[in-house]
Amino acid sequence: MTRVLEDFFEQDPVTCARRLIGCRFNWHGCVARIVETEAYESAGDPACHTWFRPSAREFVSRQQPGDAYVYLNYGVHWLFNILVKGGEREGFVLFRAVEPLNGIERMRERRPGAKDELLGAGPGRLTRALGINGQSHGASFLRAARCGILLDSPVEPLAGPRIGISRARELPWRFGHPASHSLSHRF
DNA sequence: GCCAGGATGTTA
DNA sequence: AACATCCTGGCG
Repeated sequence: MTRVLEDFFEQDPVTCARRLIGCRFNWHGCVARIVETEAYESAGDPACHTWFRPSAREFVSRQQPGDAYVYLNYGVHWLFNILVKGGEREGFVLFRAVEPLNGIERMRERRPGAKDELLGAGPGRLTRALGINGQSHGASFLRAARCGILLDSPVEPLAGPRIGISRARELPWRFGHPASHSLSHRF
């Protein structure tokens, strides 16, 4: 088990999104298995924020690979992405679902009433469970003492169309762990 | 299944 | 000012 460092996110977004399935995500001591991701590309992908938000294009050009891109969706839910840049293609990986491994008590406290299987079963649910919010936007967290990603054995993921978007629905850039019971939607 | 809630970046 | 949005929980 090796720690994922910045150069991991110099691969293209689809490669990163696939490879992160099954890996462990450590966020301030809470550890969770990544079971669902999506890839977004800054060039030619109408679903990516860079398509219609100058601030997102600015983020891609100014920030470093591996930096957190966190934004508020529908005025309610924080969504956690990681910047991918430096390779053939640039963009983001959206974290869509995780399964708790360590610190499940803290996640339960942050999501009162939620069943354990659903604690991190969605992009808004996982940020709530882990306590991620806009304060982490732009943060470089990969080398932090109590944060980071551990590269576990590769998993052959499920793949399908992305969720909740209105454009570029045909691209199969959503990936899921085949054995997980905490996916946000069926594949 | 449907729908409100709610903040933000962006355009008109 | 008004619009669309990488969602969720509650109620039917």
